[in-house]
Amino acid sequence: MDPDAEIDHEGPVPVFRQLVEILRARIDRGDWQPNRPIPSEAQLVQTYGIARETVRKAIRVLVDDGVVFVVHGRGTFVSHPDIQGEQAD
Amino acid sequence: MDPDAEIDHEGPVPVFRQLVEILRARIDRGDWQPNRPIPSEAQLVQTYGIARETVRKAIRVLVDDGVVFVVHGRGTFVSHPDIQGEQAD
DNA sequence: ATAGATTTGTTCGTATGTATA
DNA sequence: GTATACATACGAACAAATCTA
Repeated sequence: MDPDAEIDHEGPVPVFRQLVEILRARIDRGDWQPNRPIPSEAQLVQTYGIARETVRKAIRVLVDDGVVFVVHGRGTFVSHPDIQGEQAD
Repeated sequence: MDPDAEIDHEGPVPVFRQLVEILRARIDRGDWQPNRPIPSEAQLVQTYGIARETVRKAIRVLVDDGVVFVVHGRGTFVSHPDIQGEQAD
């Protein structure tokens, strides 16, 4: 997925799925380093012109995949690479 | 109605009607006291494995019947017993 | 220690599209 | 055509945790 892709509100792919792939691609590209925060929910809302609920839905997927972790009141951070893809069975 | 009944997706009774009766039974049984919140819409969605719209439809019926009242951003609360069954004609 | 701003967490409000009976 | 049900999406209000000044 192109990390610089824009959200397509018309197509069949849900907006939150698109955001998941965009953020994943940006993390892969190194936009944000491990243990560093990605943009806040409010910033992602602005950047991509989508609703907060949709941003949070995408982040929930990335958390489940171990790509990022969230800290209440602080932000959402890129996980350590050595931990990714090791959970679940 | 059995307050511990489960939703039947096959039968002829609409899901939201079933939920109305289940919640009514649970309130009658005292699962939640007057002025105390019942589970959130999201929790009811999870507990009963149904869609949010369906939960809201059921709650709307209970509100119309004066069994519960809703506060935006806070939750849905059990009405005072002394008020129930007094409205409408 | 207080106050305010930032950020995530939780909750209800509304609307649209799709599918099914 | 109508009613039911689900998924998605955007809005709005309030709460809790964190940080800064």
